[in-house]
Formats: sequence, C-alpha cells, structure tokens
Amino acid sequence: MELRRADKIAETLEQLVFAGEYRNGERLDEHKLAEYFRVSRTPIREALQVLVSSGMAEQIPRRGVFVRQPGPVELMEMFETMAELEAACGRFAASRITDAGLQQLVDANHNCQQAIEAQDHGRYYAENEVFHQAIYKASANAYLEKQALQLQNRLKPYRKIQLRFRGRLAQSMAEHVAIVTALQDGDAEKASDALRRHVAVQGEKFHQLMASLNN
Amino acid sequence: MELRRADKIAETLEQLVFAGEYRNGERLDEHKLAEYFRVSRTPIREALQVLVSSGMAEQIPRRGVFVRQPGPVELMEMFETMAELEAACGRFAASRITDAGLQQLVDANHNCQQAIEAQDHGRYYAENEVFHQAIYKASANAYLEKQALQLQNRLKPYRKIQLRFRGRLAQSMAEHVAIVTALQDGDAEKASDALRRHVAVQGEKFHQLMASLNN
DNA sequence: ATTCATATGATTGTATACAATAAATTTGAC
DNA sequence: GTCAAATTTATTGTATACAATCATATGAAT
Repeated sequence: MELRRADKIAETLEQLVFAGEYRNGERLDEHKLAEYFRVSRTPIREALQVLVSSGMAEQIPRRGVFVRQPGPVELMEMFETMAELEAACGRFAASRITDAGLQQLVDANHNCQQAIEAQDHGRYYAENEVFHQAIYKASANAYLEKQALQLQNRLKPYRKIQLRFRGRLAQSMAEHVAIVTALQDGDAEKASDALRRHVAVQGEKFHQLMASLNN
Repeated sequence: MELRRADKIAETLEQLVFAGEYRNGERLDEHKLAEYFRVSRTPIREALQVLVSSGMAEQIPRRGVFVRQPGPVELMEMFETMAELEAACGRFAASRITDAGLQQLVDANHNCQQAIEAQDHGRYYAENEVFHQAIYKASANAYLEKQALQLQNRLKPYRKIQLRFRGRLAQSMAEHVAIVTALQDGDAEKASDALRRHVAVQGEKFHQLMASLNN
C-alpha cells in the first residue's frame, strides 16, 4: 500500500519544509519540483495539496502555493492547543486506562530515566514521544488520539529544540511521574492539570522557544 | 478568489456526503462524477483529495476513494473531542474575552431566547452556532478556533437532529446563561466545565443520538 | 517623467492521452 | 462441475497538451 509517487513526494516535501529548506513566503514552483523529482506536474500538484490541507502551505488560486512557516504567535497558539489536547487525553485516560496501559507509561518513564543518566538526548526525545503517545491511546478515543498525533508531529521540530536546555530533562521526568500517579489514582482533574502544565510553554520555556526562532 | 472549479466541486460533494446521499462504503466514481459535473477527471480528483484530507472519505491506493460516514463509536469520539475543544476555548476565553466579545454572547443568547419563544428551531440553531463561534473567537487562539470550527462543521448534521428533542432548547438556553456568567466572572474552571457539560453527549442525549442514526 | 493601455511571458487550472494496476471474465484442465 | 491460470475489462495514476489567468514589460499619450 501507499505506492503512489504523489504520497511519497508529499512526505519528502513535508520533511523539507520541517527542515527549514524553504523560507516563509516562498513559492513552491510546480515546474521546478517536477524537474527535481523527475515526474510530471500532476503528482506534484497532488503532493502540494496534501501540504496545504495540513496547514504547512497556503494556496492562493491561480497564484500558487506558498510555504507557511508558523510565526511566534501561531506557534504559541499551537502549543497552547497541544496542551489542551493532552489535558483532554489525560482526563479521559484517568478513568479508561488499562493496567497494560499504565505499565507502558511506567516502562517509557524507565527508559526516559535511563536516557537521562546516559545523557542521551536523542533517546530521551524518542522515549518521551512514546510516553505521550501512550497517553493519547489510553484516552480510548481514536479521534482525539489522531488529532493529538497530528499536532504532535507538526510541533516536533520545535519541541526537539526545547528539550536541549539545561535542567529541562530532570524537570520533565518529575512531571511525568506526577502524571502517572494521577492516572493510577484515576484522578481526572489532577491528570489533566499535570499534563496541561507539562506541555504548556510559559515563563522560561517561552523565552527559550522564542530565542530558538531567531536561528 | 476561490474560482477554481475543483474547490466548488469539493464543497458540493461535502454537502452531498453530509446529506447522506452516499452510503457508508460507497465508492466515489471519478468518471461518473466527472460526467455529472461536466468536467474532466482532474478537478474531480482534486476535490476528492479534499474530502479525504478532511476525513470524510478514505483513499485506498489504486482502488479509489470511498465515503466514510462515521459510525456510532466515531461519532461519540468526535462529540467528546468537540466538548474538550470547547472547554479549552472557554478556559482561555475566561481571561481573554473582551467587553465586546461578552456583548456578542449576550446578544446571541437574546436572539436564541427569541427563537425559542417563536418556536423557530431553524433560527435557534443558527443563533446557537453564532454563540459557540463567538466563544471560539474569544479564546484569542486562532489555531484552536480553526480546529473548533472544523469539527463543529463536521458535526453539524448530527447536532441539527439533536436539537429537535423536547425540552432541549430551554435546557440549552439555561446552560448558555451559566456559561456567560462564568466568563463574565473570569472563572476559567467554571467556564470550561460548563461548556464541556453543555456540549457533551451523555445520558438521554446519547440515546437520542443513537436512535437518530437508524433513519 | 508619469500613467494608463496593450501586449507579452510565465504560471496555474483543466482536458485528454497513455501507462500501470486491480477486478472481472473467460478458458482450459482435471 | 470446480478450480486455476490467462485474458480481458475497468479504474486509478501519471504524462502531456491546451486554456485561462495573472504578473511583468513595453509603449504611447499627457
């Protein structure tokens, strides 16, 4: 499945946009992309529509599609929304999580802790993702889970930057533990609050994020 | 702007799917649609991709795109998510809403009340939409607002059915008033809780919704 | 020199033609 | 008669050709 060239091109283009290969208002030239990917304009146009529908580009009829890198304001809005989505997942998970689900969280945290001790930022990042995705799934709401996964994916490049800062890992771990405890206790309010605060970007985190945008 | 035929076709197709013109697994035949709309397959394919990306249809490579009417489970999940999105909007709005924003809510409620007294379900439905959209905007988070609007749009057909039931309008109005009061007081918790309960589909509402699916 | 109209070029949107793949049908062996 | 392989048909995916529209450049009139 998924052998369509257009889909593969869409994935590649997404990564290119994520990697910052394109400036903010830059136009995605159909001809040049067709030449680059050695295909006709047709699959390129289909790939561009995927980018547009995911919000990574904007289409102006009869003008073309232009990459839309989120600015500081939109980025904050996306992080705020992410925090609320995760809080919602936690709220549902508190009463719906299974023993197996809880065990997944405990395991993920264990791996996170190991990554910290090994000072392996990359691995911490990966295991952190596992932890959060386990919570999405524990919400037992496939629709909400999908929304959360999508936004998590869009914010991935920025979150990666964020974890680089001093002391952030240890604090993050402590918050994870509090989240798991709340879920174990079945305390929906505590779980959602803990997740909201954990994901939210405020205070020092906010400044760090803003500073990272100037690179 | 937006003079592309593909976009207009996408809109029309969305409405057709909403209206239940297509069965659940039904395939959207490119040739037939092209013939029906008197265009070539190209704009049809673009329109179909829009449906796919909005979740209203599923694409199986080299097989075609098939309409995906949400079943009972997914519908519940969407309503749950809607409730959480609105709760999030309310949470932000509690501290960010302006006097003008509050006035919009009061006005919308006034119009809702008039619609009830006139027993005008259609008008109540329209003004109810205005009320909720005003809250989305008052969240002062354009990204969240957009997400809420999208889901609201997808749930529109089902919500329409729901409001038909006896006593629902009066209860809904009372809840609106409570929401406005919480926002006036700047009480984030109260506002988000009130919105969550207002939008959530539980108890009797759940049974009514399920019953409506069998038509 | 400025401004407006026209013309020219570039780019997107649509139509059509072709290729690749999957579904359906036919044919043949047992 | 049933099953399987092969062939045909149908349908999607891609390439190319054409049309429509927008941006730029050119030129004349003031």
